[in-house]
Amino acid sequence: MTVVLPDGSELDVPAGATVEDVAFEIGPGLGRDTVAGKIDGELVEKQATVHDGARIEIVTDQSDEYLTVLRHSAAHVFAQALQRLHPEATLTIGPPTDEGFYYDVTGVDLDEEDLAAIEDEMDDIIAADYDIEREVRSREEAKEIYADNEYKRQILDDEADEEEVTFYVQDGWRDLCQGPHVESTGEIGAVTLLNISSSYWRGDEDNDTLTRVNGTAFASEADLEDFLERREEAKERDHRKIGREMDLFSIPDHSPGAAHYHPNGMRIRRELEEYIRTKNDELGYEEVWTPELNKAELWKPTGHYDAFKEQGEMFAWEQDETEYGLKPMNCANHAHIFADSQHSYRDLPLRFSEFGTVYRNEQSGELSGLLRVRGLTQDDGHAFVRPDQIEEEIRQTLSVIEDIYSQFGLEIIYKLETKGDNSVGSDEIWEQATDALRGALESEGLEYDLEAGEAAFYGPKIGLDARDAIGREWTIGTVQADFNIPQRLDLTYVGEDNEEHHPVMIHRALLGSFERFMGVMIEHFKGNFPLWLAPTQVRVLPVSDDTLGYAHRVKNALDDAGLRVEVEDRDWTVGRKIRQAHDDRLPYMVIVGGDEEEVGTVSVRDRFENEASGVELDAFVDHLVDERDEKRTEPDFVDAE
RNA sequence: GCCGGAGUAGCUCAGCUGGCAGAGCGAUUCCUUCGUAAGGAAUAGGUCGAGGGUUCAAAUCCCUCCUCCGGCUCCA
Repeated sequence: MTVVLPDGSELDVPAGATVEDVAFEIGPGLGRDTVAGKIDGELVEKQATVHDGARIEIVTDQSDEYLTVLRHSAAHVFAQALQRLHPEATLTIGPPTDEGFYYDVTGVDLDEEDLAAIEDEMDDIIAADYDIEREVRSREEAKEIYADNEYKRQILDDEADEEEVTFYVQDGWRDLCQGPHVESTGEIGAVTLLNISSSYWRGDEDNDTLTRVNGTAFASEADLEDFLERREEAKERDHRKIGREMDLFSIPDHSPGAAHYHPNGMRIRRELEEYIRTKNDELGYEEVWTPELNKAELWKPTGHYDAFKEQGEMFAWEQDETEYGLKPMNCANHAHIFADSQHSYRDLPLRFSEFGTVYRNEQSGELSGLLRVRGLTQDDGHAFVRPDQIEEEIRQTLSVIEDIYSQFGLEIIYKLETKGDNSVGSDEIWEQATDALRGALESEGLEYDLEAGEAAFYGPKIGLDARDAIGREWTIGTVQADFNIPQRLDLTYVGEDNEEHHPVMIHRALLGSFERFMGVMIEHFKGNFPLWLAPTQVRVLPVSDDTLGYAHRVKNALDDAGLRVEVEDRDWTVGRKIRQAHDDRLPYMVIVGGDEEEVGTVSVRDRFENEASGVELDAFVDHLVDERDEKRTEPDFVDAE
């Protein structure tokens, strides 16, 4: 039979050949170095047999995947160390992850002090350099081994069609495992345990609660140190830290999950709002406003009541014998505006936008700075379209969102999320809606991840995710196709055929919410906002109080151009004023002293420490206006000089 | 909501084997009027997250709650 190698070439191998056999066919050196392999992209142990036509990659200690293999072995070392110290611990699963590994265990209470002892034990196991050996046993034998471990038995039951299963054994300790692993524990150069948390068996909160220990491992101590250093550096990007330093926002203890925008933060938000207004205008949206407070009955026919209230995610209460609630989404109100008048097919698409403030009772453990809050304002919008307009509407929206994100230089992960368990509407409708989203993604040439079962309750969703400083993904923009709510509310337009038809609702948010987007922006720019977004764009620093008057005249000239400018009038040395302006992340500072006042010029310094002296004020103002209006990302006046 | 960690001055943090609440930065006042990343001095500033308990005595030990951080689940 034939297998395909990464370079596209084909290799004939005997039937029943393993990955390792393939490696030896390629060359004896490679054969000896083989740690594991990939069959059709999936990481497998080197003993795995290949099938005809398989795409084969050989994993050695030089491969990117080697770290994954190493970390899987580190998870085993952790589990062995844990059971040496706590024989009562029951093991469940312990896979490698992108950043390291975890092991979910139960039957043992752990806190951080235990971790240090376990790490010491792990170091001993690594130092002993035990061989890691593969062991094949029958499924029945395995079930006997795990007579008192229901979790491992469940895993074995999932493999019901397999006669034999594999264990990996080191120093007489064994774990049910498909591999692959490194040859011996000594190959793990450096390991550390990072935290303890709880998790759910098979990720389902209805199942048992387990204890998860997260850790990571590297081939060398130096690599681990780099990793820990990068983590420390990421903290410097944290929007909560920068938000405090720049006085952008606060989330006081009395308002969990509800951000208070300070003047500096509100300056940024206003710029974002105005930017989105122009985009909504371009897309043909009419701005509306709808109330936060409504009777709960508003959300019963749409399905929101069931989806949010029943999950405890909606703020609702009884008042004067009537149930009221705060809106968790804007769709129902927008649908009401649509329903309030008659529409002809000629009127469609009809588009409403709103900076709609919604409230959701997110679980307390989920709140995270501006990235996950309970009160948020979405740059929401709903387009009511005819079936023949769906795909074009989605494509056009996606195209604008792409423009916006590239404006900011944001890297985006596209996701297509499909029908989940608690959805409303028929499968046919969902398929139609999902096809429309997929078609738009593909016609825009966008790569996306398919996330099955993750959609909104009323329709499938394209999610646009950004990463935060520590690598977590957060959905910002979204485009959703909804055939359900228009039917449920009996929204209609009169067609060319003089019959009533249901429109389709396209739900979309370009930035997502101002809260989350601001959080992402702060971390993306590390607080060094482009001129157009910077809370203060220019600070004028008089060399001494003697030039305070001239400093104010310079400020007035910048004010007149609509720039956000302030004068540093504190009784400080110039060096101190410059230091402070850098700490405050000012894009530009202007330094004026007797020399400048005499000839009517200024000295300019930007956040990169670039300097220009003898600058004509008009030229500087003209440049700033252009830089702002073109939304350029970095200050470039001094470069341009 | 669950597991682990944390909450002391505006900020960052020390003190926590129980015995008079501390530092640096910032703020205020005074001196200094300064040319490209911190001038000097003095002063003010705290219900030690909240409530309860143990004790002669609690920031420190115990309990309950609140909030935050990391992870799980969930999501814009």
